[in-house]
Amino acid sequence: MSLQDRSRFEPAEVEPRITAAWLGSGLVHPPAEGTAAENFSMAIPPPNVTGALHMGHALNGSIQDTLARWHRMHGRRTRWILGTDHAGIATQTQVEKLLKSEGSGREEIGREAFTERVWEWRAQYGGTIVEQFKRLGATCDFEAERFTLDEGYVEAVLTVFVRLYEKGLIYRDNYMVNWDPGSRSAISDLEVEEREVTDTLFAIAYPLTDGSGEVVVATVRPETMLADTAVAVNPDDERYTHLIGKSVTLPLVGRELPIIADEYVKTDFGTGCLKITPGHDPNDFEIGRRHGLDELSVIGEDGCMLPEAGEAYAGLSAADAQRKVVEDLRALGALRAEDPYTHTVPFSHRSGSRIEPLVSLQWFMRMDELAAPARQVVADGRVRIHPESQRRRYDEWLANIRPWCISRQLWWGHQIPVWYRGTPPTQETYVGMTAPEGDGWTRDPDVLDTWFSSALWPFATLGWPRETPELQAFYPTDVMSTGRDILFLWVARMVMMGLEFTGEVPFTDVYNHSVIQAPDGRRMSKSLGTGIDPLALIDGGPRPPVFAKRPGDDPGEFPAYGADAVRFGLLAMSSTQDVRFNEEKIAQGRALGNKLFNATRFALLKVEGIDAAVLSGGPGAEAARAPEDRWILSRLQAIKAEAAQRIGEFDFSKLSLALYDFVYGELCDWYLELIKAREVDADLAATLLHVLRETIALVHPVMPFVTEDLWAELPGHDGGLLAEASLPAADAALRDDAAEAQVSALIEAVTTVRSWRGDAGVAAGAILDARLTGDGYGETTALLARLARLDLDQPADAAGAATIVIPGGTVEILASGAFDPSEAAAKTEAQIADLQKEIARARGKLGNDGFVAKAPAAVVDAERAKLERLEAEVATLRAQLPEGAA
RNA sequence: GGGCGGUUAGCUCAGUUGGUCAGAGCACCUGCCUUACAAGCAGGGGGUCCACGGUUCGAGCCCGUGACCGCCCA
Repeated sequence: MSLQDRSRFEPAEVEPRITAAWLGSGLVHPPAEGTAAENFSMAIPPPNVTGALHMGHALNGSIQDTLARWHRMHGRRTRWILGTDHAGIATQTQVEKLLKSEGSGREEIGREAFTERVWEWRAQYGGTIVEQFKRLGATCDFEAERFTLDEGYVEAVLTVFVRLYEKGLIYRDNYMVNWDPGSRSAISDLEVEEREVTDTLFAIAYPLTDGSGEVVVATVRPETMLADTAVAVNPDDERYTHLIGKSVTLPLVGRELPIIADEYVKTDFGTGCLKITPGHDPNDFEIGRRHGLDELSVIGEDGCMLPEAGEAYAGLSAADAQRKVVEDLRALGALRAEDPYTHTVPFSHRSGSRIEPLVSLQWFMRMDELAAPARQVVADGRVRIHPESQRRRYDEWLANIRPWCISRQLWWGHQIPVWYRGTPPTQETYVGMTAPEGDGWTRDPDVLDTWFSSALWPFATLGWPRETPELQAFYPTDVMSTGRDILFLWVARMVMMGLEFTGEVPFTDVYNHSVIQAPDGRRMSKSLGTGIDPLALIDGGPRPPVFAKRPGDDPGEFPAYGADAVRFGLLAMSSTQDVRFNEEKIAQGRALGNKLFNATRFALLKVEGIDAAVLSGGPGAEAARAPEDRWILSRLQAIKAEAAQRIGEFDFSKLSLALYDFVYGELCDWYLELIKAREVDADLAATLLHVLRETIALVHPVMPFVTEDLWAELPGHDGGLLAEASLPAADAALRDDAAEAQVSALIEAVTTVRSWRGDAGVAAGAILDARLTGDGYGETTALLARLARLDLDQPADAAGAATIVIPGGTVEILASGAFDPSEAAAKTEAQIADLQKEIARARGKLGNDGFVAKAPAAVVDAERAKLERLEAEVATLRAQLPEGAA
């Protein structure tokens, strides 16, 4: 349909066609040529293969695509590396659920069949999010999608494991891990969520072995006492110093426990005596290692008590064991108090189960050696973190880094490349890329933490460890854009691995984008009902309940805003680290798209009949430019420069709002209105089309669909895609301060007269007889007359009835029935009152000796000039009022 | 407990190095189908810039203390 047959931009009609054009053009998959320094590349934080597009993806996708398109349009070969993450636990959980619904389970079908099923599941559902990115207009490299378990990637992961093992950084050890009884696996610290829980704090008396008394310890987990191996007090706690080195007898068990001193113990918590259970508490574990204590285990991986807990408790769940221990202690008379106690407790982010800290045999990776260079590259600026305030978080995390437990008791993932033969005392271990020769070898059943493989993302996706052309052309990448929550989880580990294995930083800029909260300020989450589906914004759909004005009200439906509007809105919203979702910003984006659409319609109507070659040859001849032409060309350079600056600063909010302000506040509200009555010659037409073309190109990275659609309608269009076009940088030669001043004054004059008309009761369409006095309006008088609806062609001696002060002069309105003199006088009086206030303020300042003496001379002079101007203005306004007024 | 961000108009947010910075969008009121756009145009009302104290000739902005909201870490 032709542009002129439509009066609004309809995204749903246009988006599929344009998406197909982009993806069919090959622009997302540039050849692997040139150097990484010349090219622009960026790896997507690989979305979870089980995932669906949420607000965070939509925002980050908008950011990355804006960057990709911007750099592509500025002549850089641009590759936005796409792929998904195999997401060990999340995916395995999905498939286990599926099996359960079929009355089966992973144990029943065995590892091989299970893995098979996960691959099938992935083939069926794993592409969802990638397809959804297309809806956003994202120009990721859909032609070279990667997966963290595909063949080349496995090679990279195994290579890294083997090399780190050989270097001694990867080792196997008994260590305290976050055991998730729900998924029956160790999970990382970062997959643990702290929740506030009210438990009971039990006070238990432990008698001193020598019979000289007792100590009372406080605990929320009395059942773990069965694994106690010490009691600790603070060395500075005078109440207990005399006990250090003595021992207590553990009730119910009878074991003798030493009383030790450790700084960790807080003197003001509970009784100041702490029972130490190295096998079941992470802090106690650390204390235990410091003091060489035994690490006893009484709770197993299934969350039930082990035989080591004693006959009375073995086999009970931890909760049942707790009840029985408390009962038995009470019977013994050892229970001194039970009080409700609210504290934070770790839960698995994966399964929701309460974490059971356990000591278990796991694979670990020593991080301190890798952390030091990763800190260094940020410290010396080789990797820049935006906003800079996040640098400290990064550094502190790395400074306090601890060994990373990299093994997971799962079936879905990179199986650890370690084989064993024989039994422990004489067990042989083989570590290598492939199974060892000989019989009797068994492979370690565990898989690697998913983040182990994701940490290699920026280079493993480009073919590492092979020296591929892709690696040559696109590594190191330029930008990593992520949410703050994975600055450690991911970004820091990528930096470490990148430096270790490629010798280079994996990217030069890390951008931490905003977190968009629900409209009520809570976190956006599916389970809270506060999540917003980006596709519901694009296509229209029910609003989540959180949008209801009052609970229970019908929140209605989102209109189909289209992808451009969603992109614009999300970018515009994301100003600080946490922002509330703001539907108005999406609507603002839709309005902007529609505005551009109609501005283009208008421009094309104006230039009808002008030769296409003229219209695509840049602005009209300099000599033929009217002030408003020089003004808009100058303003266009300003917005181009600002956009480049904002991109460089990663300030996408200011970028998008600045584009809005230019299109609305300068191009459409003023330039198009200013030229409306002009006869269109070749020069004007060329200038108009030039400005329009560059504006469309400038907005393209943020709003690709509408701009691509309009681009194809511009005269002289050669059939090429805007996405592949180039946008020249701002041209300083087109900046024109004089024209800017001239047109600013005109705009202010028009606005002032319009405001006066409103207050003086002038009918909207009425043309007022008026006389213009003032400097600088020579070329713009006719424009002022037209836009302010004045007839300025009046005899010089006609009597003025009202005076409007405009920059550099006045507009005198002649007497007529078109305005109400009393309303006009009231307006004038109100103006005078306002001016008097400002005059008083200026006089106050200038009357202050301190100000005159200490403020810079320029500021004082400006204040004097302002005062003079205000006084002159008041005098002018007063002159028109009846005697005695104001 | 530590770190970070926030508190400015009814709502969501801008306000660079302290001096025409009190702004925008939406909402609201008034008037307009003015030869692109009613998802539009023109105009208008509306704010003790969280509180207190300090620095300064001058503070929304700098410093201190406190309150509240959110996120992260322990």
